[in-house]
Amino acid sequence: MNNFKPIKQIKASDEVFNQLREAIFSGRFSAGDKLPSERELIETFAVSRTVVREAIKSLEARGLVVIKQGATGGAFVKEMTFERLSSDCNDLFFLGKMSFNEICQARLHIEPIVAGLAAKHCTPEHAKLLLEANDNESLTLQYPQTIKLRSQVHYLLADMCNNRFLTAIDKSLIQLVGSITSKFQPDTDKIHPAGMHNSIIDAVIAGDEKAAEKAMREHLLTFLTLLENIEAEFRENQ
Amino acid sequence: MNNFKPIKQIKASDEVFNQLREAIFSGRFSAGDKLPSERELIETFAVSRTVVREAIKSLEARGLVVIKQGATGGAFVKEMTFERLSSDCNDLFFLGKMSFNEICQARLHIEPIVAGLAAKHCTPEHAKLLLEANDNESLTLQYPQTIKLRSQVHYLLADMCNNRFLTAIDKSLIQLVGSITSKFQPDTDKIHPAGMHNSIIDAVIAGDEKAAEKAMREHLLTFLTLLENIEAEFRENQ
DNA sequence: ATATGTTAAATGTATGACATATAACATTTC
DNA sequence: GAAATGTTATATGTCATACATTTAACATAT
Repeated sequence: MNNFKPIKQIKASDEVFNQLREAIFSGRFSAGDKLPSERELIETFAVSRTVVREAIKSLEARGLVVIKQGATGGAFVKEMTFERLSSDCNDLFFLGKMSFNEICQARLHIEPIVAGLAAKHCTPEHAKLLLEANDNESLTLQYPQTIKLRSQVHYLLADMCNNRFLTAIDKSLIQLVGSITSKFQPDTDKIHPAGMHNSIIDAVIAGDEKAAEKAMREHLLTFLTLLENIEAEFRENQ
Repeated sequence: MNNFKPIKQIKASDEVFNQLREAIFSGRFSAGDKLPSERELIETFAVSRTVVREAIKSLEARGLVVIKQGATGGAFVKEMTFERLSSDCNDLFFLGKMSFNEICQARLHIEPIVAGLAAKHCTPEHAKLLLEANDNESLTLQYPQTIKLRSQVHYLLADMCNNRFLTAIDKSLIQLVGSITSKFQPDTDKIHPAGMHNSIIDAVIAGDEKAAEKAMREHLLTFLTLLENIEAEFRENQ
């Protein structure tokens, strides 16, 4: 009969990392707060600077803190945002775990729902923002900016759906499509001219859920199909 | 006229991190491969060991590599899985960035779509698995196991939708609901008796997309509503 | 008052020494 | 010969110290 348990040899740096992470999760440090300086952590945990630094580096890599250098520097707890999901989606895509087609199809399924919900919750302020964004689409700018302008309406709608999970997912997809698209620099005016969102915006502002869904679905069908063709072509020329 | 650009002072460790990450993304190192040892990287990048180690630590924190100690140790490229997304969702929930209600609502919107897609792609093998899982629901087991049994059908459907992004999202939601539910241990037989998925399975096996969507939506409506009430009650008693 | 210099406090990097983990090989012991 | 034990080589893990760099705030000079 053997009641011994295996020794769990966990690395000091991981232990420090875990404790700091728990402290953040428990709310002991919240967004904007500064973690103790390296010097203090060294004393608190009674470990070397190497260990403390590696732990903080890990926190940074996981997106839990940002590190600022200089006199008023330190590790500051970051507001947890959808960017975490977004960056993971990026990783998955670039590691070949998802195809461009799958991302587009997912958008095609999810974004109409989001648009519908946005219509349900549209306030006058929202309407104003949407109309502004729509006007700005016709501005002429440098390349990466154009994509940002033309997708602004999508981001706004994502924010309006009143469900932070769907917001996060939707934004990740929009961002991902954008960042992939920017790789093969298509003529934005050709595949996504200004004003393409008019009917969606009308429906949303009118509060017409079904119409918003339908308008979004149709928009995505034309736009994403075009994009997928360009992407496939681009991929073959590689 | 000022054509100067600000100097981008990027940290050596970040630079090393970026180069290694790109190497992994580009496929120069793929899953299972070992990155060069610290010693080699020091020479390659002409930096100190500190820098190399912090870079690798970051790769580890981002889940891109696992580090093994010992004679045959080193940093090995990890098979990237969708569990990353799940863990992100967990973080978001426990940091208070999403409510239980939002998660349920998201499921309510997404899972019918997934069920519909599953119906479209259902093969005889899938059908077999679904029926098996359905039979197993009536087994009586310990607590955490019961939840697993009763959600097996959902996981299977998630795998059948032929879109790895939706699969990942759906599984994350299912898993999250399960892990939250297990905190307040409700009487599973009461809120989710065996056989609750019959109509969904029928529709999916019949390949009837619309019917599958509808059946799933109805199932979730009754089940999740019950669950949300229990959760709200539980939360008040805290 | 503006520009410039100084200082202090934080993180960033370099280096060398030693600790530990682990697989592979060598040796003993029966 | 085989099983247990010891040895070694090669990784990563930790510690300690020195110095570099960044940055904000303060001090000084012109």
